[in-house]
Amino acid sequence: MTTKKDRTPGRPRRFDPDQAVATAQGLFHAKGYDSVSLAELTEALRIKPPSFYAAFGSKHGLYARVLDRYAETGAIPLGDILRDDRPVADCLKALLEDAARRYGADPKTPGCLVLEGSRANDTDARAASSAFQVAAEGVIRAYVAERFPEAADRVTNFIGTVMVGLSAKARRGHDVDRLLASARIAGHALSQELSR
Amino acid sequence: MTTKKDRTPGRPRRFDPDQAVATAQGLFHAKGYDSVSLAELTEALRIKPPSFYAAFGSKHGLYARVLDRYAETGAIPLGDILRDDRPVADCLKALLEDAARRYGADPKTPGCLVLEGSRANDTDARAASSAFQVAAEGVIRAYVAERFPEAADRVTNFIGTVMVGLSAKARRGHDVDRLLASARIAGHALSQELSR
DNA sequence: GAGGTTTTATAGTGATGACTACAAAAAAGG
DNA sequence: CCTTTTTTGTAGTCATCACTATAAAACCTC
Repeated sequence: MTTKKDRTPGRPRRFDPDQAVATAQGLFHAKGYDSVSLAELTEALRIKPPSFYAAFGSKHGLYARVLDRYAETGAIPLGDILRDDRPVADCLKALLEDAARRYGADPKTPGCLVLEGSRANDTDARAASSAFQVAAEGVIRAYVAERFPEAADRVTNFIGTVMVGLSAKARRGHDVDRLLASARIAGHALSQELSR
Repeated sequence: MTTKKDRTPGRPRRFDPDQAVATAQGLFHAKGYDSVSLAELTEALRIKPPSFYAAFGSKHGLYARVLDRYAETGAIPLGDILRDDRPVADCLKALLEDAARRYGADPKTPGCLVLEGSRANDTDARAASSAFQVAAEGVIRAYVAERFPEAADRVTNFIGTVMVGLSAKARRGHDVDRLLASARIAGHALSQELSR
């Protein structure tokens, strides 16, 4: 049903904006927001700057769409991992291990797009990425707080710290095995922290 | 003895290069290599670009001197912390806690200059910083390997992961208390990992 | 004070960053 | 066919980046 052949007046687009967002996601994930230039983007998308700006408004506009797409397709499915019918510590360990696997899965796009974007030099890109990061940490904190309200803050901070570290190490070329080993060691600490 | 009044021919310098390196260290640490422009540097140092290039050769040249200075004045004193007369796990915990305290000590210069520099967009700055990071991890690995050869690699990777995470969280504005809390949770995992 | 040496300030360089004015091209409706 | 609407490609804009050519200024030795 969602074919692009609607009956709209005007010259038709010669490219698919959704496909362009997917391509841009690969670039931003591989090189980071700052290191992807507009010239590089327009070349990869096979379009000229005016077409780019007509479709996305700005580099930030495209990045915002990339973040949305990442949240749907590439990010960690927190809702599936943080389960109410299993021990909290087990789920948090699963979270860290999922992160390790995801961050090291594709050497072309290592780490987490959101966490790395939160450290961009560009102020707007950093703010946009940080919003997703804050939201994710909020979900984790709420999940822990349900059964361990006293420990929720420090456990969430610890998880966030380890995940940022895993993403950074993935970017330095660490493979899944090494990331998983660190994730599991961190997991041991969680058992201890959440055992009354 | 090291006054700057040597009997050398030529017009005398109107600024102290060592003091300039110290000032630049503050700037690089506060904003990151990429975000400090030459215009900003020359303004902060109260010198013009030609004086800058005569003294340091390039922005990279100054950054190299800043890294050397940081290793001497601001970095974690690994030699003092990793002691042979105390349990390895205790010393590694002390290392993480020292990192937490250092990274959060001054809100103007949060995190670790070396670890953050290793994630710069500029290739040369990244390489120069990474050399220090690799060297530091080598010291840690050798220290652990002396008494726990089998665990040295994964423990060192874990420590490195947590330290990068602590530095990143410091940059996001986390205070010393929160950093210390995460460092201590990580420390629990180390006890477990190094208890035969 | 003349000649040699080094640092200084003025005023640039070329490359690259994100972004845009403009008019031709390609579709629809009348 | 003519008008309207939207996208396209050409060819720029201006700001900022790290860096530099040049010559005057400030010190030394002789």
